Amino acid sequence: MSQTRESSSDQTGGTRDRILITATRLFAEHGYDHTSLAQVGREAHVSKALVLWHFDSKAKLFRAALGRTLEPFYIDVDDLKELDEPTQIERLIDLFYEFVRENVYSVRFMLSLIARGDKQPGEVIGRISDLYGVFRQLLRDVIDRGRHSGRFRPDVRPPLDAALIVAALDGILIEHFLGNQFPHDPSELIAYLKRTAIDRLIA
Amino acid sequence: MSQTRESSSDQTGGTRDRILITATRLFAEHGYDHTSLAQVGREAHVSKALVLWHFDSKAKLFRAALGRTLEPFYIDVDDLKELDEPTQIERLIDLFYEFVRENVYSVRFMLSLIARGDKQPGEVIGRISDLYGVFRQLLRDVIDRGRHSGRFRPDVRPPLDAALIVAALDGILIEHFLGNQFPHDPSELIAYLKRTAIDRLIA
DNA sequence: GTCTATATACAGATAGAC
DNA sequence: GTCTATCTGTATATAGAC
Repeated sequence: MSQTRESSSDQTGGTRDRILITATRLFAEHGYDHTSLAQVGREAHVSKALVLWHFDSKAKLFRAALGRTLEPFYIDVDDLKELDEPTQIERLIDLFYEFVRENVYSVRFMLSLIARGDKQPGEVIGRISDLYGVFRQLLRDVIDRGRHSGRFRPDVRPPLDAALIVAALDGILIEHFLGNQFPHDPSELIAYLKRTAIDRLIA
Repeated sequence: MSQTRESSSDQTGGTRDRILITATRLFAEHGYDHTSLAQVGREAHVSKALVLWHFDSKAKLFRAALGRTLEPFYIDVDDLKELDEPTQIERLIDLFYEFVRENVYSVRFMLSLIARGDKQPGEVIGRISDLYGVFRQLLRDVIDRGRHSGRFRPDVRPPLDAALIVAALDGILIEHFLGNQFPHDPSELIAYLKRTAIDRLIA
């Protein structure tokens, strides 16, 4: 069990937080397997015993780190309501990519979790999957509204179009990680995705 | 140095090949870190010492296994020449997904390598990146020919359209790995991708 | 070529002093 | 809360008999 902390948001003062921040970075940079408790301790300037005293086990430390990682992925839906549907689509695409750009390490981390459909932290995949589900549903709703308002073509298939846009975003992300020696920077591809997606949807 | 074998193609007779086949499967299923030499030896019915005798080190065993893994990704270009451009696009998309379906474990493996932009087997990323480069170039050439032949719209951007199709394919692959509780099986999305891509390209 | 036995290193985790 | 010292398991790799 060990101790509980009521601090929902992290004050960066304490040793525990320093450990957590260090661990988050290391997990993101090197993955679960290649991050040792000794390394976390060393870079947080504590002993590895103290790391375990605070977090009980490596697995729990990992889950705590993941909490910090997933937290900032929050989409302000109300912010969208004012815009017309095509602009909402563009905005959602931008939000996705902003999140990726600002959380490169964490996203890389998530990707590595997805890649090996591993055993132990299976709940993690679920949370990421949920995140994607929410985002895809948001897109789908926008497309659906656009179809009913007549701004989009009547033969669009909201679930499929939404899924395809999300897939393209994911793919752009991968190519980015592949060290893209391919001649386009991601933002150019993103712009092109927006253009083609909306061209296709619009009436 | 140890010994060399002149067998370019693997005869499945020898112990060495049995080890290599077993290792390939295990690396693909569980990744590099979670595959021990003991496990390879056990499942190949030899001692782990023999595994090392044949392959010198785990790293070299891994490289040998990767060779086997990447080998089947070969696209018969001549096969395409007879078809018109839209059909060539569809064929290339199908080829990509066929490869994925028939090499799920290997693809998962590659994805995990991409995810952590790791240090040691850095040459591996390069090979995967090359593979993608070839595929993207193939798509790009087809689109380019379609534009010049007038079958495709004059304002298509071959490099960008090709990159976007590849990205979408990658993304579909990821969603598939995410355990897609989303209501579409990949083949439906693939079909939709083909339809929308060609709709966009065609004059 | 193939084995058993062993060397060596390092991981996660615990005990207990302070 | 934080440390040092240690336990225990398992990994890669080597030595040497057959």
